[in-house]
Amino acid sequence: MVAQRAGVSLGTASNVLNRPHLVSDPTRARVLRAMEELDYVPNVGARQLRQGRSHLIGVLVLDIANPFWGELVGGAESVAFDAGHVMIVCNAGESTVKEDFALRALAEHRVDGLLIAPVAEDEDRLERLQRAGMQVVLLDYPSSRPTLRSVAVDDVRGGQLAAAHLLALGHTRVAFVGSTTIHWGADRRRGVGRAFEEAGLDPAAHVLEVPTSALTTAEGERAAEVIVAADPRPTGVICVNDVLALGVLRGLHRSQLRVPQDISLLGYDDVPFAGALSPPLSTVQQLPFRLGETAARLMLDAIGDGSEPADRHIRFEPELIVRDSTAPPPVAGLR
Amino acid sequence: MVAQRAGVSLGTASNVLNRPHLVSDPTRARVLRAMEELDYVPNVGARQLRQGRSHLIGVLVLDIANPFWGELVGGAESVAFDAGHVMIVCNAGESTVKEDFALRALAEHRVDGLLIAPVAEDEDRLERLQRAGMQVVLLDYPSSRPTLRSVAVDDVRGGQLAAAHLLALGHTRVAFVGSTTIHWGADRRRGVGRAFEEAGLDPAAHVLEVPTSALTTAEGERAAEVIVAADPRPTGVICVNDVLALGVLRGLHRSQLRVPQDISLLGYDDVPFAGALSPPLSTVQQLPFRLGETAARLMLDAIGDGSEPADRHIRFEPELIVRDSTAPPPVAGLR
DNA sequence: GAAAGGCCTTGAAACCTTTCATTGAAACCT
DNA sequence: AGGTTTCAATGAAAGGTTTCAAGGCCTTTC
Repeated sequence: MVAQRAGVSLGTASNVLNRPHLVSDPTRARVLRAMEELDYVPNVGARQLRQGRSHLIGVLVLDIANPFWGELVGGAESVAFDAGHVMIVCNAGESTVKEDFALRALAEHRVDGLLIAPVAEDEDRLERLQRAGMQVVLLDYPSSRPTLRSVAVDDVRGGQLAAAHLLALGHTRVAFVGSTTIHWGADRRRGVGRAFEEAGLDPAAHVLEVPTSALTTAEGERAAEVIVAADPRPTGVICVNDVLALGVLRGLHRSQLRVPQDISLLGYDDVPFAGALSPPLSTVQQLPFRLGETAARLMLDAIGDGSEPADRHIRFEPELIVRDSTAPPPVAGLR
Repeated sequence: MVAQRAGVSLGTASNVLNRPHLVSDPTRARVLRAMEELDYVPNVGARQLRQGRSHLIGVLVLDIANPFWGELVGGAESVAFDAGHVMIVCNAGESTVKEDFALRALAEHRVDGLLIAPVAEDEDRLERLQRAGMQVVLLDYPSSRPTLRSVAVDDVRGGQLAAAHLLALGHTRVAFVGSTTIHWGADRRRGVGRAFEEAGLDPAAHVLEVPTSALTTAEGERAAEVIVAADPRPTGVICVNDVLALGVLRGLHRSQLRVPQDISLLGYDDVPFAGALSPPLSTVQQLPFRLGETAARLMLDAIGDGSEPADRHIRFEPELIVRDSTAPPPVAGLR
């Protein structure tokens, strides 16, 4: 360390920063002044090497450019930063190989904790990582392993709320837009099915699955074409997230279909713009910012004192937000 | 390094990773197998200590939860990740003290490069950081210092485009919503003024400034109240970004004002949802994803070979996107 | 058959911290 | 006055990696 320009041993200089009470006032002042003069900036890498803490938190999400994940990351960032940690952000982009690369990179950086929205759902691997010293919190993934932690919203419930809403309005033929390869897609799909069963309808006959290859507006527009061309055409559409719903909405507009008069549309997430679409989008609320905050806190508790939270698996209840994009189906006779 | 379990010196083990050609095939295989068995993960901190590269890129933006910055960060992430770097993301949140903290944290982590949207516009400090070894690229900030690099969109031009559009429609009294304490706010404001001057109108008399304390929908709604109450009431509104415009739109709806029949509204950014608002929002396009990619590339070139780009300051031209939220002002006699 | 040259491998130094046992000096106690 | 405690400061070790000069052995060359 260059701060021996203060004429003091390097051990003392270190103490000035880490245990100030161990060093006398005059020396401390001298060292601080020297640091000032030399523009000294501690090297976190070296510190990590010695004491094993990197003060880094890894975040691995599907797509930071997606508002849902953006907000979630924002919530986590605010909590982590206040606690003196900074965040490394990686995108998995729904690809397991990117996820793999990113996980490796984060491990190499010896992050203290990992906030991950898993693509490949390899909980064993995550447990291994945790044993290797990085605390893992699963995002939006309802694990139940006692060793891991998680923060999620009950997606089955959310799907059920959405479908029940359409059923209550009188819809009996509904399209489900989105990938079900990711767990929460599958859960929401399952919730939809459950609602149909509870209404005494066979999901296989009444729900049209429209798979998408990505969660983008472009894919949503493509899905709209499929829906418009379907025979019989569904009277309601449930999208696995709002971005997709936005694309579907555009596609439906392009096909001259009016929402909700001709067809009802439900999103999922309640991103900030949902309430101001044309028409305002009915959707299922998730509050990602709060999810991020909660996850970060769970993680920091684990890193900090290793204290045990009341519950390692926090589950939020989704809430149906009814706006103007859903209405009773058109009366058949009038078409 | 624990990989001497392969019965080889640690220097050799290191060579396996960094200069594989220097080590014989059988030894290499043996070492690789040992790494496999021991679940070896290189420690980037230690490497950084030795060779001075952290393979970290710091990103400091206003608010990662804002779609504009989210996309920008997404673009940068994709480029950086492919080049083997990972990103540390911090929010400055329009606060210079947070920015200060974050800059310090990033310096402590010895990031190789810094992508920053400056709040406190202390270019001297950034130059100092760059001399200390971290390449700096300014985001959305049109610096002209030859030592720094920057990627920006011409904001004066953007403001001018927006105002000229409203003027051409016949509006002569316009509100400008947003903070002008940040440079790009001021630039857009200046562009608006310039357009009025070119039309032979005194900006001071024809532009109503509605300052906001943050770039949120809530502040936008508040601004809408101010506009509605103004006398004479402006017939057109230019917002400094789309999020704010979204808030204004909600506020105007709440006050029973129709857009664009009663009042025209222009946003700025063209975030993904802008085209699907009610009504579709006319706005000025910025393409943040491309901005992020470009910035990351500029930075990686600087880090990598230190090669000199054709131009250290890249300036994109904004583009006016006319949708349905702007129309001629209402005819006075009809009110 | 010895010297020279190539190819692999080794060992040590350096990077910057933190930690901890040790020392020195001063103050306190009996 | 001698011994003990306290407070400050020191010096060395350790942590995981890269780099580099030096060494060992084998092959080639004359």
